[in-house]
Amino acid sequence: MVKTSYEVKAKFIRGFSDKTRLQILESIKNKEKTVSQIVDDLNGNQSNISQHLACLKGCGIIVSRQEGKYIYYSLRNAEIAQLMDIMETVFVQVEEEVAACERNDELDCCPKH
Amino acid sequence: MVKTSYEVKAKFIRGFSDKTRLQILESIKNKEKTVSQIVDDLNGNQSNISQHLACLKGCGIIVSRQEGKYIYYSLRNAEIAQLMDIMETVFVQVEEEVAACERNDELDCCPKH
DNA sequence: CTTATATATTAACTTTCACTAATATATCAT
DNA sequence: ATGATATATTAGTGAAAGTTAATATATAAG
Repeated sequence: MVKTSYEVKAKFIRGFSDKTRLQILESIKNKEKTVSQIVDDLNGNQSNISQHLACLKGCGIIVSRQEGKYIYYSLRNAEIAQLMDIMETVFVQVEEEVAACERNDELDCCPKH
Repeated sequence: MVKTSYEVKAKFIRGFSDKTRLQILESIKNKEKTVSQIVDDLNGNQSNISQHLACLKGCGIIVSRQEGKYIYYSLRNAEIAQLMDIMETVFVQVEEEVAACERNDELDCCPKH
């Protein structure tokens, strides 16, 4: 079965849509790290982190390289870091807009959900 | 229970991580549309589209306004459109990189997943 | 060669999500 | 008021995704 472009793109973005994966990405954003360093950073569990790393790698967001018994993970390229920055900026902006709306009953921008 | 910032951010991004929602966003990117216009555009079903619209609205990605019996949906602001553009750019770039890797066994950038 | 360490994988379980069908609500036209 | 149209909501179902615990694999160190 052939995947539509939208499906593949959705899968790529889904890589960014989990709190643990966001933390992993933040953790390796500026410097490659080994799995155990990441596990320590996030105070997470090894199996769980490994699986999220596999997910991120499968989405094309991160890459890995082996050095002896260690495996270093890093962002695939600089554009991923840029995308993360922009996501953050837009997200914060939306948060502020929504918060502002909560004091204004006339606007319809704060659905329960 | 208090949500961490990462959880909220993950939820925001999850808005973009579904093929139907990506299509909806593309459909209203340049011009607000009513639900039925979107349903026609995507050849989708009304209930399904309505639910995805509620999701996008709940994520803060789109807003709505009512005009008679019609409800128009549009992107929350211009920055969302920008973010969409950048996601697309980075996605295409990753796709190309990964495709290129498939011809190079030495690189570890094409996990099955 | 044996043990320890680093990482990946598997299996079981639970939760979340997307889809459909049916029904409800609201507005418009007659 | 009645019927038609536009949209939302609810309930049910199946599939996907996240978590944990246990196990497997690979490399390094003694």
